[in-house]
Amino acid sequence: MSETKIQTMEEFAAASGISRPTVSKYFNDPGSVRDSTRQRIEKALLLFDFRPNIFAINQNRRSTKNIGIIVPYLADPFFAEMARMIERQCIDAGYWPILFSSHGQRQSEINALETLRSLKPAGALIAPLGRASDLELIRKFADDVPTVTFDSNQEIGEVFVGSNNSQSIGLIVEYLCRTGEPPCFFETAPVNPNAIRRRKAYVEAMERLGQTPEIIHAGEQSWDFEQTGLNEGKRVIAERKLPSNTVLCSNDRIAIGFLAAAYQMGLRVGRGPGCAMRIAGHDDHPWSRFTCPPLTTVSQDYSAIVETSVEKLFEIMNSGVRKPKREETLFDGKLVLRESA
Amino acid sequence: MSETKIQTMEEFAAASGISRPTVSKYFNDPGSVRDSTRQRIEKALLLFDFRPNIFAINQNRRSTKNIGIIVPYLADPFFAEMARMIERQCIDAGYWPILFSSHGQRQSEINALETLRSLKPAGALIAPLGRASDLELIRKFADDVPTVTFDSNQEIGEVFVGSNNSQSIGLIVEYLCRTGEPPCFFETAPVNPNAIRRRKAYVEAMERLGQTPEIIHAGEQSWDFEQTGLNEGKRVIAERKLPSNTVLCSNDRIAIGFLAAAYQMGLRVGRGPGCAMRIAGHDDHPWSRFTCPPLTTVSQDYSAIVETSVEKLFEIMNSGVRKPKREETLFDGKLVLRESA
DNA sequence: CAGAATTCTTTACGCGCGTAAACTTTTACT
DNA sequence: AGTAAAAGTTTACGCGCGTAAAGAATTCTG
Repeated sequence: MSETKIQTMEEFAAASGISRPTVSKYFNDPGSVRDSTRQRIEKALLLFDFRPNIFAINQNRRSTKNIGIIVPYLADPFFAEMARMIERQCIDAGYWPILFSSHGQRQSEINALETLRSLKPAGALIAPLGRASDLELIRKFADDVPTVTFDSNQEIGEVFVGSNNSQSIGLIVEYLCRTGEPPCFFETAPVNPNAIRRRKAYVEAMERLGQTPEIIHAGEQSWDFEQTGLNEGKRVIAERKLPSNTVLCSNDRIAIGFLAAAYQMGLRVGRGPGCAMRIAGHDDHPWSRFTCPPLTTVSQDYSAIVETSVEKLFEIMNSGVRKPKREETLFDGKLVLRESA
Repeated sequence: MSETKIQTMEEFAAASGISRPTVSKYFNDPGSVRDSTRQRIEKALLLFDFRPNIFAINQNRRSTKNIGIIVPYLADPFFAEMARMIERQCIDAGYWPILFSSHGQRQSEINALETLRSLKPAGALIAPLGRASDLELIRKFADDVPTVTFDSNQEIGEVFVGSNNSQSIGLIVEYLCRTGEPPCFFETAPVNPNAIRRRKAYVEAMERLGQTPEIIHAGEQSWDFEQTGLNEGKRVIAERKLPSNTVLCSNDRIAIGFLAAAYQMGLRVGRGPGCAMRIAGHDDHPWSRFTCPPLTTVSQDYSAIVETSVEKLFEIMNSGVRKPKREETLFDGKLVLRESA
């Protein structure tokens, strides 16, 4: 490994015996040069481990290889995990993923969008905050940059990929009704359309089954779901406001808070004898297998959502044309039976 | 808001009636121009909302305003939260934070370092993976780029900021001994120096108190702490290998797994009568208040660690000289009493 | 083997901005 | 008011690369 200080493509081209434009071509797409020249370049690459200046590249390329990823709340392992999978897939496809978190805050999302814009990305994958989003801003962004939205369906951009909340909620409502008292639905102030769709799906499923839907709406709009679930859960239990001994929570993080509330109020949760109540969630959150008792829930198909999102994005990016009609892809959830319900 | 398409600084300078070099000066440091000119520029900024091309800026600046952040595992809310705080502080100081996660994997950390390097950052804040790290690579990186390491002390770079494990473990060991059976120490294969230091601190604290240290070492090296805590916890409990009814876990995530294990094995956890065992953790992890029962633990001073890390980094960056001696700043933990111990 | 098709080399320009130097204008202060 | 210091303007260059055009070299046809 020679330690010659190759700094520019000019120098590298000279050292490898290939002209600079050809070397440039190689870095843009190694397959675009003849086999023999590619081998010569790669041999030189081993000797000097040169990397083109990323800023100069992006300044001159018509379109960068940057792909922006914006998730609403990175401290939620659900999104962290999705972000990780998206990153990997982008890298594998030769792109340069850049990750932003909105930290649950409107202003952070706006900042992320602006920063991302200045990176002149080739495309973007955005999971909007939801209620707190500046929808017009995101829409304008999506007008200029090929964009796929996921997780939270906000009628933005050409493509949305997410979960079939209607199906998945239907699944668990049916299960809960079949195996015990029909569930009531516990939600915090809905931060995004998923929450609203799930409530709607709950009502429809209950009515389909000839049951009376009961909704407990509690807490303020916040991404601190566990805390809200805990506080409001304790309150509801203390005030004996629970219309059913079975509680379906709008998502797993709320359910985790509710489980803690039940525990702290001395209620045993589970479906066995001696249990005072059942609690179920939605998402199959990474933590849900470690709760006490482990949480019964419906899984979201993370990897399918991610894979499809990225594929669709590449489609838009490569086609160059706008889709005439907005496209939605929804994946079904699967029942995950654990002990809490 | 005129929608004139101002694209370059040249155009913007013309529109604002200021020369381009002065405008450039303004964007580098708004305080470096006269008040009156700054106001004229900012007035124009409102009209045209122009932003300098980030690639052109970084290509020409001697040193960029980029600051790299590498955390070992972003799906851990502990790191997600730290990353968020670091980002904020960098932005407030006029820098451009770029976040990477090593995803618990050696290769991801290496990739992050290489990518970061090509971004020619002004500085970097790195929480190394630990055992899995390519230490030589990080060291070489730190030789070239002003670097502060945090969380995991690997003898890298000029400055480390982290927790005083010796003090914090001492604190909880003393508490546990004072209020019940002396604790045994439960750990998974140590992924980083913190784990090792904590074990050592446990042994020292126990000996100081005249007790016999008992260490349960279980599981493989992995960042999937909860799962390991659960699996190994169940095994240890089933095999009756617990030397004490009080278990101090190496960190909260392991403790969360162990709590689940105890629950699934039918052991009631807590310090009250009727409880079979006590479980304590370390870190005051965001989730630890939602476990059943809520987890007794020692807090790490997140925000102090973050603030100091960033401050020290700015010091190094601005001083321009290497510190003659490696500097370590450690923060004390505080006892967080909840119900699990 | 000739001719066509590819691929490479040479040459040149420009991206948008940082930065330096020389000069001019504005401000601060005696 | 006069003068020095500070801040602005003008001019010019270069960063490292993408990219285009024209010509030379190579490889692919039949």
